[in-house]
Amino acid sequence: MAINRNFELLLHDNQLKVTNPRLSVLKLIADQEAATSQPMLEKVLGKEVDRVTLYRILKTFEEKGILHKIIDLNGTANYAICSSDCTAHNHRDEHFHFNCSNCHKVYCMDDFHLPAIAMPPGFTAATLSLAITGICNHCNQ
Amino acid sequence: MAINRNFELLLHDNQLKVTNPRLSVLKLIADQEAATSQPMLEKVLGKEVDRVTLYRILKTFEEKGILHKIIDLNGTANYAICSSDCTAHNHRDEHFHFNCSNCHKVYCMDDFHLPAIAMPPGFTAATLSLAITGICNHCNQ
DNA sequence: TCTCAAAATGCAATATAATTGCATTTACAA
DNA sequence: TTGTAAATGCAATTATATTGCATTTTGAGA
Repeated sequence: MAINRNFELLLHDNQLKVTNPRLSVLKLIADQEAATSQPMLEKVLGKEVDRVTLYRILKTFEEKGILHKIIDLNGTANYAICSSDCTAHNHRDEHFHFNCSNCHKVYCMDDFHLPAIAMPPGFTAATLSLAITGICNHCNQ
Repeated sequence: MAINRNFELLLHDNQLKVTNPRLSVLKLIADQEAATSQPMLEKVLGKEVDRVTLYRILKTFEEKGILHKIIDLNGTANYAICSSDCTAHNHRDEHFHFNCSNCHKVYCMDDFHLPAIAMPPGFTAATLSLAITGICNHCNQ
């Protein structure tokens, strides 16, 4: 399967071994239009991947810059595939996230960039994260 | 004490009874320059206020629009006194929050307002929340 | 293809955090 | 002063996250 090959390459590139649990996690997250919540991952993968393994996979993926962890406004962790310019040492996360208050999905709005914000004196900004709540395009129609 | 009188009025105005645990929570949060994290509240109030009571107080305060709950980028809940134009039915929260990556404090930047953001088609925004990580003015010097 | 060490997994146990139920206490209106 | 609804605090439960370790698996090298 072509898409699996890509995941294998992705794992290889990050010095990670190719295992079924890891492929399952990547496949599931990549299939979603929105970021996938940790509870959802647990629920869907519950049968085939151990809870603890899932925690560890998400942790290493995040450390390697493969996945992107987004804490939504309820404090729930959500994961999305990092855009290609993310690496372990340089997370690009200046775009914003949209939390649908109806279906609770988290959308990464990669294409929309944030305007510059003036900081108060003494404060230096490193990363920006804009979360917007509202109704998504599916729930709106 | 003048400041306690204000808290009593605040509670009265919201049809809440004046109790020691509630006053302790309000006092502690009002004393902080930054928003106060739930773990910190637990730690400081642990002796005088039961854990469960603290949960319930924070919940009702948030529902009444007295406190403002901010989930930081680690998923930890932080609480700040709402500005006066917050009510139970109309939370004003268009300002942004600054997470210091050194001392982990969360600052509410009430005075800085967000520029308008254009939404993709089909998405309707209800609330905005901009979180910025960086170094705060205290840790910078 | 086979071998083997390092890596990854899965289970059990533990730790931490949040929620629920209920009996007791307290605030405050009448 | 009294009665009642609200609030508290304890115990028990549930949910969530972490740690330790034995077993399995991957994949580089023989």
